Amino acid sequence: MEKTVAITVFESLASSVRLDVFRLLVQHGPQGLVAGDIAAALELPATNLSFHLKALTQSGLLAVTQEGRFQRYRANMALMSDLIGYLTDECCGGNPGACLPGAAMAACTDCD
Amino acid sequence: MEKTVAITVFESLASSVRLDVFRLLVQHGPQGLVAGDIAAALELPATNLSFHLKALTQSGLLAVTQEGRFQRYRANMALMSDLIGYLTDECCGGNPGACLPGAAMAACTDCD
DNA sequence: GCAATTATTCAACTATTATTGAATAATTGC
DNA sequence: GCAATTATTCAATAATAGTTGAATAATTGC
Repeated sequence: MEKTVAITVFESLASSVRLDVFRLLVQHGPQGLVAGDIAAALELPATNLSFHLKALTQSGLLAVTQEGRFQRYRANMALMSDLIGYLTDECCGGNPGACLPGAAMAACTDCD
Repeated sequence: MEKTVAITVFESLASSVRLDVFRLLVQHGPQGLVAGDIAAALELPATNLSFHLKALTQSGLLAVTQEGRFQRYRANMALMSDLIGYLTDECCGGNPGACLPGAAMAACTDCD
């Protein structure tokens, strides 16, 4: 992952609203949610949500598809995976074992 | 990790200058670097670097200790580890296998 | 076609963040 | 003690991000 992409993704996650949106969509898996459902779940004005959905989509964290008059948003797990890869590569001294956390370490007999 | 902490860390990483500073300090390991060396390495005005070092320290990503008239900064790998844990927990649907990236997966026979 | 629905864009405003140079505080070596 | 060094804080400014309500675009069902 390029540094500029990583920064854009960090910017996306550095907002309470956007982090809530992304986590909500992760929970809803491949089915995702339409914009109105996100607004209802998070109790956000549609116009404000649109602003944040745009940022999330432009960063690549969300994918959007049109369904009639609805816009369906889904979390892009591959980019999240790339981001974690960037963090372990660039921010753990290239040594995953130095940074991989509890859950991953527990499942990972070769990481210690 | 609390959501508010995660957001603060993302804010810290969402800046080219701060990301450069953090990566530089990761490379220098436990020895870290004093502020002047960071400024020299990244060719930043001292006053601007100070601003970003403060943000990084307040987020917990850096630890600072005084050495005479020098301030020595070190990367906090534990917090980075916690952050990756937060991402795998909150943003991978609680399923590390869905998000753990190449390097980690390769070293990890139980993660597939 | 037309009213209702869904969601975005636009313009205005507010708030926050980043950068710079000058001033300040703390430490060292003479 | 005093000049030199290191690094921060402060004040001013520039730049960016977030929020809101009104207007717009696209789609659906009658």
